[in-house]
Amino acid sequence: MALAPELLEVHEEQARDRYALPPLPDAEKGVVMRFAPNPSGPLHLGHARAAALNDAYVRRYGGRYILRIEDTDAKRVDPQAYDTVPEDIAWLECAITETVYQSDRLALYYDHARRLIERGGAYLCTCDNDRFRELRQAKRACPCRSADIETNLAGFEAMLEGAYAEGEASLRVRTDLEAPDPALRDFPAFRILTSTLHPRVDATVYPLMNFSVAVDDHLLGCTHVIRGKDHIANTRRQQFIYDWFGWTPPHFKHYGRMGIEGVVLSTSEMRAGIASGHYEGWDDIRLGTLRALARRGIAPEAVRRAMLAIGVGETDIQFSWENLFAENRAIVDPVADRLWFVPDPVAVEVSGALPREARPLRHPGMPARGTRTLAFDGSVVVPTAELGNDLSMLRLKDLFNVDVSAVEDRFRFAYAGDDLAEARAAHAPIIQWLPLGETLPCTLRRPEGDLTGVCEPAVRGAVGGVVQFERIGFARIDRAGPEGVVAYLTHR
RNA sequence: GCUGCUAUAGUGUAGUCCGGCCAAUCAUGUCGGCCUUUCACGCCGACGACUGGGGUUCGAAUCCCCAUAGCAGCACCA
Repeated sequence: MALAPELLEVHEEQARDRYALPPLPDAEKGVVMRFAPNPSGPLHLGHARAAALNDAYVRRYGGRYILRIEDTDAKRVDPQAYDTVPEDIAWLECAITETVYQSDRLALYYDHARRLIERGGAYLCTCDNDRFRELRQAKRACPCRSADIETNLAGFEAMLEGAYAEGEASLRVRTDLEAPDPALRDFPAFRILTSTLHPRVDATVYPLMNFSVAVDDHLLGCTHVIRGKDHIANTRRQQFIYDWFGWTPPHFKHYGRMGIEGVVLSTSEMRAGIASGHYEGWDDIRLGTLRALARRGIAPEAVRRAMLAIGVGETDIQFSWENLFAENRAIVDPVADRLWFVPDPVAVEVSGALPREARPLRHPGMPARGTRTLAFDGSVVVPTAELGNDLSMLRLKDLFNVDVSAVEDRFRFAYAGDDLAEARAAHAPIIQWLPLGETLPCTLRRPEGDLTGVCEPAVRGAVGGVVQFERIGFARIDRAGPEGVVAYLTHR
């Protein structure tokens, strides 16, 4: 035990290098953080960054991790997302301690609106939108701004009771008309929405994001907020609300924008692509949703590690699949059984060899995991792409060497000994193969297109798991039915 | 346009606050080699960056100014 601390420290140091995040201020006694998605569809890699970063800090400092469903805009609520979002967050293995729905809290927001009005921090505005915009641009107050508290209180109640139609009135926060950023000047806190019904509540007046977020972050006791920098203007707006109420705001951190090569991260674009049939669904492997990653066989841990490696930098970044794949490969390589898949197979007769069994290892690094048995009895299938006119010898992996000859366009193999060294000396490719009679039809689906072929029967036992198709890449076995196997390429 | 933020290799990232120990870290990638009955894993090596220009200083990736580029916001969305 006397020697251990040093070693531990070294290990910790090394581990910290790539995944460690900068320390948070005032966090030593624990933190309360939240992940607050809009329930508009399944979660994607962009959400995963926010979810994983907050999760990592809560794990590090201890405390509470709130999943807050921000469903105050009925137009942007997809009822299915009430299920998919928690499912996705559970898949990501984030340590959520409680879940709240903003649509459950409307009374709370109304109550705080009244209190804000009483403090002179908000007023009911019935100005035309364009008109208000002009005034705001000119740093001038709109006529509604000068109404007294009683009038505003009454106006807000009237708004709640349905005296105004959608768009006719809003409650605005009194900020600073001289604010250099026009976005900060008297922004709206509540609006009326009657054209779209909310799937969970019967209401016509809804808080806007800046109001509900500030109230909730305070009421729920959030100590630190980590979100994308698209919220930086919102943070400034929310500061006005904290000031009006005399609340201490949480610590904010805004990370940079993240793009992902070759993928749309916009929920609405994905939805449109699915509707048009371009994508098969939310788990189409060309998508950046967590469901798509799961279907491909990416481990949640890999996603979290990749996000931690990126960190909380404010620089805009282009996320690369290579980095995610590398994280995943490290996780999956030690556990994935090695199995054979022969793409675009061609049957070849082998002359001069007696029937025998090949017993390839399930994992070359762990012989204890055992072998599978493939019974050679005269003919094999091999990948067509391996055969060529200039090829004279190859080795059927874990079986024996063969001489290759071609008559017309038909290839023939002739037994050429068992000696592995000979094959190496001849630079013979060592390839996967299958007995002609022991194959299962198999489709390997890839973002760039499907690969069809056959795989060994043992693949049936790996449904739902990730295997490595030797010399092809890692793949998740999606299903195995009478019609054959469907697998998804995870990555090479 | 206005308001603000950011700028390190193909990608991500450390270093920037408190200038010298940075001829710049780590990972990934690519290439080469070794190992290996996989083109996986592992090991070794190579490649590859401080956006540009000024300034301050004995000394700048680090501080200042300008330029350029990118991004965000300027919604009764989140």
